[in-house]
Amino acid sequence: MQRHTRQRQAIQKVLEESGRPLLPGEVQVGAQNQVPGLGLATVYRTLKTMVAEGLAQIIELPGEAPRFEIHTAHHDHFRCLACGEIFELSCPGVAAALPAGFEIADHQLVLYGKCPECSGR
Amino acid sequence: MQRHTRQRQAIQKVLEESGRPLLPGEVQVGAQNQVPGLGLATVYRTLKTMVAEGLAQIIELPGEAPRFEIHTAHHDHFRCLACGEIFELSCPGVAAALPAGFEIADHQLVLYGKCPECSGR
DNA sequence: TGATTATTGATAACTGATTCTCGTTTGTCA
DNA sequence: TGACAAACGAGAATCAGTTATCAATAATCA
Repeated sequence: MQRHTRQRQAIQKVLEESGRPLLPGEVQVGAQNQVPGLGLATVYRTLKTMVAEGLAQIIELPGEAPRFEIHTAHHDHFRCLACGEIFELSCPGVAAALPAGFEIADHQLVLYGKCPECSGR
Repeated sequence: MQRHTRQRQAIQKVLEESGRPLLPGEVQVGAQNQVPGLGLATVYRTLKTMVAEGLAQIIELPGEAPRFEIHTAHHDHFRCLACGEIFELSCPGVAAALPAGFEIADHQLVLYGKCPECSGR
């Protein structure tokens, strides 16, 4: 059975309060405010469980390690080239919806689906 | 000085003829048609040199190892969820420009630039 | 052609991320 | 409270990708 531990609570809280996708190491640091000494293995274990439960989701940015965030509707991301921070963008009309002050220097769009050969059948 | 070797020629040719971003392992297999026994270290070394020279560029898709292709204008990518193949998309009006037969199931867009805090100064 | 030295191939080593192992701790339920 | 097993922490092990090492090869130039 599933147990209710301080560690899991702390990890979940960090994800909920950050509002952006976090690296496992960031989750660990954040959760250690509440549970000093919390181990990285526990972070990985808990994140994995949360993803399996549909509570969290994995966000993979090109060329970076996977990040984790609370599962929500699909949205895209903005990464600041200066400070490295990741921001969330609401999905439709991305560029138009970009809050004032953000400057776009580059983008990466990857579409996933089926190519003609694979969708044909 | 830079020397003109069969290995480098073969690697460059594979990239030029593939028309899509290749993994180092794929480059090796392709180039071995012309230079049997070509080593993976040579592939990495050569790719690195080509990127430094601006001849090639690195393409990173979320959650995957870096791929390499001949340096061209910016374009986006389409990855087939069935066969795993990566296709190139001309940049503007991506969805509209999507060739017939491609079915989009998901997408990932990452914008890069400066956040308000960093662009302000 | 011969000397020089960049380049190569094979493989060991490294790297960063992630998972496993195992002895210890601690929820949970009777 | 006490027994039991889930969860934990620390660190070793693993894994894929990449880089370093070094002796052998081969491109280049006198």
